[in-house]
Amino acid sequence: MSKLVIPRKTVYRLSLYYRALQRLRTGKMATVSSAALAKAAGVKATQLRKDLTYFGQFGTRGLGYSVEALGKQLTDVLGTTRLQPVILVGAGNLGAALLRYPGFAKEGFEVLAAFDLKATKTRARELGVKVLPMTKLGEFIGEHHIKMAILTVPGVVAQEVANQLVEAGVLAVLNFAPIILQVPDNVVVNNVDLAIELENLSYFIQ
Amino acid sequence: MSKLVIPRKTVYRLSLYYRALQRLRTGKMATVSSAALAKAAGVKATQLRKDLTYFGQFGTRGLGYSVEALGKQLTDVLGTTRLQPVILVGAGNLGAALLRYPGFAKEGFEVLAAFDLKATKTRARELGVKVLPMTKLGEFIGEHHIKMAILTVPGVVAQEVANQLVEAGVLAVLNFAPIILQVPDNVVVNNVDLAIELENLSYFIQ
DNA sequence: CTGTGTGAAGGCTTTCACAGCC
DNA sequence: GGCTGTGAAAGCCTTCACACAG
Repeated sequence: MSKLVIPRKTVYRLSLYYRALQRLRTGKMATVSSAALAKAAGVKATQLRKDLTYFGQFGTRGLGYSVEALGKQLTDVLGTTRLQPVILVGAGNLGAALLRYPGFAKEGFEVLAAFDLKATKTRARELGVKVLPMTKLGEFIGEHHIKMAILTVPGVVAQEVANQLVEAGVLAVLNFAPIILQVPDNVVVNNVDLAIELENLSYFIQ
Repeated sequence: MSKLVIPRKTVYRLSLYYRALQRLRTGKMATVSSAALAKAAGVKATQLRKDLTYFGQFGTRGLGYSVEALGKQLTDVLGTTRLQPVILVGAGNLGAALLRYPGFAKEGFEVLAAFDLKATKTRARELGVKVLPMTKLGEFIGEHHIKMAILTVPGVVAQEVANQLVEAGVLAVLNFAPIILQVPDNVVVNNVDLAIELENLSYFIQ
């Protein structure tokens, strides 16, 4: 039962499976084979089956998995982790875009507020979310028990802002700044570096 | 010499090292130890040293690496892969933001044009880049020998657009749509799924 | 004594092969 | 016959331990 034994990469793929399943659900299919679901999720069938056995067995041999039941199992494992309130720090180009990006809300994350040096009402109206000055950061995190933050500030101030976030109680950071944040062990950071993704891609086309 | 033997993950980290080095270069340091550079890049020192030995040995025992020389080596390996022309398809919220994002240009990628169903001159002026209708996609790719594309269209049309890209000759796609693209073996896809990154983060804070 | 280079060991994931069930 | 569940094998990376150079 303990989540702790589920490998990191497996957890990541569980999200992929859940997504793929949702698409199938709208397609009215009652059942999926590991082969079909695996293809939709971009992995090998055996990998999917092994991943699922980390937390039980709910397939029917000869038939596949019940879309309904598997979906429920996945929400049980990932489910409690969704619907988290999140804040965004740094409402520049990228930050502003992410605020307008429907993908977060669609997957159950609500961005409660954005923080920026320039916090004006006009900006708030533009972005459709509360925009507060950086001075209110700690207070807001404490009051709303925020655990997750999206960090879209320039690289040069990222570490400093991260320190503030951690001090205020944030435990997870989705970091878009192109630097490695130094944080305590109990804080998790996922880095998204778009330039590096492009660079990496280009390497593999010779 | 052959790039082919450099592991995927190593290539990815080379970009991290290069970034970290650039920061040190502005700091006027002439030399770095593997320990210092590794910390800046968020990896273990032994890992960095092993990564570097895949394409030579240019450290000085007892001293460290020459910032200058190592930087040059890294550009030699990654360098030819930079300065690639790129197009962006889907100038919605996320796409528009990426066009304004200075990170790509800073790392040597020029976005030559954006493609969207709604291609107006006003839009082009707003975004600071040529915006063309989807009907011109294939032609443009062919004429400009484009090999890389950033895909920021809605999930439901992503596969269809990807097919067009591949057919026109694109070999690498940075995909932001939350689906797994089915492409031929000679085409590389890197997926960036922001909602999954958040979901994954939240799992690890219990 | 500091810090690199590297074979060997270790650990983690993925894949295989096939037994078992519908 | 079709498809899942899973121990065993293989593969891939990371880390260790230490020889070696400045």
